[in-house]
Amino acid sequence: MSKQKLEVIGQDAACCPGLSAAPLDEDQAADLAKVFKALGDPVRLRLMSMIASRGEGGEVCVCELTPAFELSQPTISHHLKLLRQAGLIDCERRGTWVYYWVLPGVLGKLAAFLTTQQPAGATA
Amino acid sequence: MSKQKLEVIGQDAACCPGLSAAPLDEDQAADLAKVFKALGDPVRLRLMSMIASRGEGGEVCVCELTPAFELSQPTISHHLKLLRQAGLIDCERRGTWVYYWVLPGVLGKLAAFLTTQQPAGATA
DNA sequence: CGTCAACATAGAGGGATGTCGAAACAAAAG
DNA sequence: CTTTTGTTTCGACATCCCTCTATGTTGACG
Repeated sequence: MSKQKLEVIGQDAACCPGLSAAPLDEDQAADLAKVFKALGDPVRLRLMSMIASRGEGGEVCVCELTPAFELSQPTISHHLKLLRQAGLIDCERRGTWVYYWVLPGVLGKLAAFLTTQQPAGATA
Repeated sequence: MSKQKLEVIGQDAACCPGLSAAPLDEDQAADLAKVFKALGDPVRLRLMSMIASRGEGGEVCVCELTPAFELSQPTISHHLKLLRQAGLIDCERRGTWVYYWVLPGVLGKLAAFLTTQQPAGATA
């Protein structure tokens, strides 16, 4: 059920040097931009929030997500697919329903990327 | 020099309840999505990184940013404008040159938004 | 005032993205 | 097997976005 994903955030410890640590090279920027781009849509951000609100190990059925929006079901499915391809969430089918959850540690690693400072004393 | 900005992140303490705290409503999601969308481009992410690497209070001249990309000068200016409208950076003209810096606390608040957990014991 | 350099803005073109309806797929139920 | 329900995929279309060239604005310097 989880086919093509990005493994930008979930590599070792802090993925990249950190946004403020040193200028990103093109490849790092391209990979990270995909994650931020996935969060750069109001619908996807609300979907992420609804799923993440379940806490660690929590799951949400698509049938609970869809009625929260005034959008067609294929559209919601499309946004969930993008979030999954960005490496933010994963899903599993159990019987008739499909459940989504936030990949553990992803949000923390993203936050760490944003806040990691430069090695101190490197104003250039 | 700083006209139209978003004040999503820089409100009080943690702007919104937090991504995992409770499902975002439409307005919150729309505002936050603009910030993530601004970071959802490789060029803008590199620009942010180059500026943020200067540390707290650090500045970068546009004349240093432009030659780092194989893009036209108006394109870089356009991306800087989007980052400024997202409330991530600000700029000031001094003589012939224009200097950009990261608005203080923005990255930390964004990170806090990503990691803030729900009130505990709220699996629904 | 005239000129030059740094940067911003305006407008256009081509590709990416969000949305939909229709159809395909999967699993359960009758 | 047929039907029903939940979900994804497909194809199309409108819109947005990244990039460019051309032009405007601002300040420094003779």
